Amino acid sequence: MPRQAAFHPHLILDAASRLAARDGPAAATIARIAGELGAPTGSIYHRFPSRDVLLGEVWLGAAETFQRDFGSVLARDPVHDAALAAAGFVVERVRRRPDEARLLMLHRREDFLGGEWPEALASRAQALRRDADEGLRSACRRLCGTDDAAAQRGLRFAVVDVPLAAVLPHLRAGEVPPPLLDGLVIATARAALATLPAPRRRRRGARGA
Amino acid sequence: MPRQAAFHPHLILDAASRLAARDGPAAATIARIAGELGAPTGSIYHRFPSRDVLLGEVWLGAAETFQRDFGSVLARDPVHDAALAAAGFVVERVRRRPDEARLLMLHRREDFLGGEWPEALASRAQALRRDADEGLRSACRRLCGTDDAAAQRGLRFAVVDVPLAAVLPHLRAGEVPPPLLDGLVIATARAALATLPAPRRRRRGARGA
DNA sequence: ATGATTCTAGAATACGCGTTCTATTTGATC
DNA sequence: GATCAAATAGAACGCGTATTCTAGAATCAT
Repeated sequence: MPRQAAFHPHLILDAASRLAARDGPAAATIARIAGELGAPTGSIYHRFPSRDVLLGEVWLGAAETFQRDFGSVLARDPVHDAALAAAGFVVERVRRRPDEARLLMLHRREDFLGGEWPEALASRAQALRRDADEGLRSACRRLCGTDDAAAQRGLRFAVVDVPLAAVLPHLRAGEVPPPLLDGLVIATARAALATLPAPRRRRRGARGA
Repeated sequence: MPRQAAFHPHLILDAASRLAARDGPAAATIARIAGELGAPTGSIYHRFPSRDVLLGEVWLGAAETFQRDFGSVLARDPVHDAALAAAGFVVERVRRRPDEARLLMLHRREDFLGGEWPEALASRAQALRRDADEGLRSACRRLCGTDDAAAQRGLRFAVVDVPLAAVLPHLRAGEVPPPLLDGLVIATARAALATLPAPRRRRRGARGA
């Protein structure tokens, strides 16, 4: 092998993540990422074919990690408890990993990538979408007996939109979400779930994990 | 008077609003705004001292209009009904004025202005902030008998964050919020309000408008 | 008609960006 | 030690941006 690499892709991704989490993805320019590492701009391009791929990987990495953990909560039994736990999970996650949360919740995918997914990441992005979609559909079927659009929308509102809404102002202000929020989110999520159609009431714990 | 103006400030603001609502504030460049009007870029600078002031005025105008209407709903009596109406107002407002909604809800103030408020707009921005803050505090005192941080946070969650969360996915997709959403928002807002401290229960309609 | 004034018109400037290009250095292998 | 592939190093390029500058056109008061 010819020469040891001074700037591992991992370091570059870290620097880009840090900048994007602190000042937004637009602030993660090639020049600034390189500056953060003390590297010349050219070195970045030895590791990543373009800024789109680099920032796409930053977003995708964070999103995959979050989705894995969120999905595993939502997959639990019984599903009604799982949904409430998933809503609560979002709030707690923001406390535990504020950087990840700022990346994913304060900005949109388009802020990282401009246009379409680059070839290299397209299949990972598709798998992530499918994973998230299937996790929600599955919970929806278990909870309502159907995964029609209205039921999915309601469930998504309860487990994603509501906790997100609760957490956003604090994320923007750079604060830790206050303890008050957990009860608020659980109560509202429960109310949202109550509006969903429940097919046949099943006995509590009948299929408990 | 020397020469009639071909490009009134009003036309320029309209073009900028249209671009910002459709493609985001970053897409509202001076060149594109001028192009939309068939004007040279220089003419924009006869009306507005900088892009920051122009886009700031776009945001501020939309925000002031929204706040005026939202505030008047929240100011009604009895306050509990007013809060629920305010939550519902947000959803309906998105249907009635999708462009305004996209400006205010899909983007942040910083996406319009980069840094600080320009001198020319600072006092309007401050008045808007105070107006919004005082509207919420007032409703909070009427509802809970206190405007401490926790009560304010809960009320804000019910009347702002929850409807915003419900509406955001549809705004992003460029769809009209479905009718399903109104019930969902009212139900969850009611649940959020129920978690707030209620000082002494007052008789219904005791101070009705 | 003349002239002052305020606009349009659009080229010119300076800057930051992503990206590419041309060295130059490094270190394992022959 | 010579060789060579893979890395660093950083200047250079093309582009789009906000902004400024210079010129010309229009309109009202005189």
